Amino acid sequence: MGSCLEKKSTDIRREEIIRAAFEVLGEKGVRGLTIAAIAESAGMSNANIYRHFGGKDDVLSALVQFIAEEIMGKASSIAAGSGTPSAKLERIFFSHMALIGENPGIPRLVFSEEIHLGDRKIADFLAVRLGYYVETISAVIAAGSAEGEFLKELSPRETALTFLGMIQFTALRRVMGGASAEHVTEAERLWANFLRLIR
Amino acid sequence: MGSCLEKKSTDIRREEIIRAAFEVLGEKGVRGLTIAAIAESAGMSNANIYRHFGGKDDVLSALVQFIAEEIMGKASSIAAGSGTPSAKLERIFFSHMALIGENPGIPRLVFSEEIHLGDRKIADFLAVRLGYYVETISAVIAAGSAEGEFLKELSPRETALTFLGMIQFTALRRVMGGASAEHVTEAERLWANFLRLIR
DNA sequence: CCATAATGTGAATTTAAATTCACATTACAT
DNA sequence: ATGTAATGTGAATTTAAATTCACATTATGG
Repeated sequence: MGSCLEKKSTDIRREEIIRAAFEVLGEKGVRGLTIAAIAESAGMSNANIYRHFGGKDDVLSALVQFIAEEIMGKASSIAAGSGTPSAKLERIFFSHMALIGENPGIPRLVFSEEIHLGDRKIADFLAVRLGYYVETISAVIAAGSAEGEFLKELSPRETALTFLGMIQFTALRRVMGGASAEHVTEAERLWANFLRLIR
Repeated sequence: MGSCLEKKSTDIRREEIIRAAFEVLGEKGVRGLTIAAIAESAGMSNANIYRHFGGKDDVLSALVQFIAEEIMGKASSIAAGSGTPSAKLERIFFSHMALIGENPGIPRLVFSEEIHLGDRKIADFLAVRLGYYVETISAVIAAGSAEGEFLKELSPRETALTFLGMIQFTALRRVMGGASAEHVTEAERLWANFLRLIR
């Protein structure tokens, strides 16, 4: 028997597999992100994954690129768009927080040993992307400082790292089950406090 | 053959095994923290681990307690000691940063799925401990605020979360290989900036 | 139409890690 | 002294996951 699934081009299958992997990541975390789980979520056989990807590393690589494009790209577009620096920073903050609220698997993957200790290329790609992200936020903060919206004395880079740390730490506490308050409420409080700190 | 290793009491062996596990964690991360690696580092057979622990979860549990006692306890003792709130916060910051610099495996373990998705008891224990940690730092910040050393308007809890996020994010970037600057220099810059923000 | 390359599958195979087992040694209580 | 419970080991066994394989189906260019 070899006929349960419609045949589709590898382009389409790759896309489906990545989306399925993304699903699994959200539901079962990095640890549950197995070939079998991805195949099940995509509604196909294990072996078929290997028709369209070289192996698990290859799937992981594509997943990471997908996340980087779909997600990290959003901050860049907000930063490049119109609005005051503080409005931009606020939008970046809440969109990132919302993302984490919906899919804590993303930061888990980004900061997992699966990535760092796995394929070097993937780790490097992510490190570079994260570097861009930090720079993007630094630039927004520097602009706010220059326009007098934020404190003149703050150093953009370190403030950006603090900003991202705040988001990251929330994500991690959330996954740990140690975040008692509502995720959204927590985000609002953190933002209000951060805004007070920087201006 | 059953005679390569001196016999010792289980109390001593448990201690040795935990220290060995701690070593492995530092060198190979959570992923490399296998029974075989621990046994090798402790200079004993795999099977002997099972003489002194119920299984890997049991080892992990003891390791987490060890870390919580040895490490997280330090912040508490600094907080409880003498000095101004800002001096205390500074000491906590740099001791935590130094710790991470020497053993990035610690935050890796604390925030790993190995812990969160493994034995529920371990995850809960850690969540509770982390909660205490947040409270300890909140209290120092609140004291600083009250004494006029820090801004009156900042909310202690959210500022504490931001403080810890800054540390955590540094640790994660470091493990990713994306932290370009020297670890110590980075810590000093972050601290200088944070201090500017809160007062 | 039809050859064939691409797509798809269930059933091995491989690999790595946790765990158990059967047996060897030794501390130590009596 | 001695027997027995605790400690120690190498060699299975188990388990779970990635990967490969032999064979089935089907789209498609000619």
